[in-house]
Parts: sequence; structure tokens; C-alpha cells
Amino acid sequence: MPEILEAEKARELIEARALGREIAGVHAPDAWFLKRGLTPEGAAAALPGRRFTEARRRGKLLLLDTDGDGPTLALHLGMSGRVIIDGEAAGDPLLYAANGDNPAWLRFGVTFVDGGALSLRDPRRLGAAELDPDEERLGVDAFALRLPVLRAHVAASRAPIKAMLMDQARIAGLGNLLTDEVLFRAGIDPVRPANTLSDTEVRALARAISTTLRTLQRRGGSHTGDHMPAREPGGHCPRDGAELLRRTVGGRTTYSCPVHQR
DNA sequence: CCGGATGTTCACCT
DNA sequence: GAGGTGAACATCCG
Repeated sequence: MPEILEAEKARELIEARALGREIAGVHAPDAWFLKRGLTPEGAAAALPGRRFTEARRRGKLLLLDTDGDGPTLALHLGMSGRVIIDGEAAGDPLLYAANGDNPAWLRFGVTFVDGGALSLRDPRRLGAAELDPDEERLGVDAFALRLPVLRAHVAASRAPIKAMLMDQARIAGLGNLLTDEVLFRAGIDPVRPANTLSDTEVRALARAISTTLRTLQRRGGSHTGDHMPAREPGGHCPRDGAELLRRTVGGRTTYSCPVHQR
């Protein structure tokens, strides 16, 4: 479920509930889940005794700074990850509820001296935890994106505009659903090479990104877009009634309207 | 049984 | 170098 909006919810949960609490131990039962050289032993050596001082986010990557000269813990939610603190999730409806309390899905976590815990629950195991990540591998956070930066990225890429928008090294945070909604709102065909967009279209795109993020955040998440109900084979555009196209763009299933997205 | 699912990374082509 | 495709990861759902 996570794109930038869900990552932001998780960040807010961490900020509200996890800062300042002394870490007692690390739960890292799955070495594969740890990335960039991090080991269960390494995590167990680096985190206990520390406290999280700040919960940041860049795109979909959660960044938890620790006090003193401690490391920054980075958490990826992957496709099905969710942050749980003291047994309460970030507020999203439970996925895989039929087996929602399978303890094997708690891929990483820390326990606090006060008895609570922060966990990353990830049934599909596509998330990750690492220490001191290279934050610069990610481009500008989508919430902070401004027209001049978007304009530069658009001009520099011949990739389909959808692929360019989803490239986390350029703009961090937009995933498959948000990108389709953005292009739906901007009236732009997802397969258009980025550098063929007119400046008028780039301006519309910048507005659509901003509006989409704020509107869907208020509605409750990445899955609340206007085009979502039609996101199935044979679905019709809620704006003009045309049957939506279903294609693969940038490696992902893509729905778009052949009438108003040109 | 099969295909597909909100993500990232990598091998392999063109 | 840029960018596309398909696979892999693990699990559930229709």
C-alpha cells in the first residue's frame, strides 16, 4: 500500500509515538530484510541505548535519526509494509487481515526500555531496513517539488513521462497509483516522452502533482484517486466516459483515458 | 490454477 | 549512457 502518502502517515506515527524512548533491543530475525551490509548483529550493536530524535522522510524512505553519534535508521515499506508502534498500526485498513497477526511478518523492529515496540510488518517481505542510508540516491521529495526542478527533469529525459515521474532518483515518492492519478488530472498520456511536453503541459503537471498529493492525503491515501474506481479492465473514465486504456508503462500496469489524456 | 498487486534492484538487451 | 523488459523477492486475492 505504501507510496509517499502512506510513508508520511507512518512518519507522523513515529514522530508522535516513538521519539525520545530509549531503545532496549533489536528484533531482526530476517537477515535478508537488512540491506547495505547491515546485519542483525550490527543493528543490535548500534541501536540499544539510543533514542530516536527525529522522524524524517524522503520520498518513500523513512529516516529515524538517533541521539549522540548514533546512526540513522532507514525503513522501506516496500509493497506491503506497515509501521506498528505498541501494537497499533499507522491507521490504514489491515491488509492480509486473514493472517494479520502472523508473527513471521514482523521483519524488523526495536523494543523500548518502557516495554513498547516499533515494528515493521511486511507480509510480502519487499521492504527493508538499513543504517545510515545514502539519502542522495533519492531525488527531490515530491511534496517539495517546484516547477523549475520539474521542468529541468522533463527536458532531460526521453523516457515516458510516467517512467520519469516514478524514477525515485529524480522525484522521490510517486508510485504507480499516484502517477496514474497525476497524469489523469493533468490530461497527459503516460507514454509521451518527457521531453515532448510543452511548457503549458509541464505547468499543468506541476499543479496536478501538488493538487493530487494534497487532495489524496486529505482523503486518506494513494488509493483514493478520482480514477481509482475505473481502474479495472473495461473501466470507464469518470471525466468523459471513454473506456480506459490498460497498458504497461515503465514496467507497471497503467490505466489512462484515450480521450482527455493526450 | 493463473494472473496481478501501492516497490526496488538487477541482469540482459537494444 | 539511456531506457525497456522480465525476473526475483513472498503472500494473498479474485
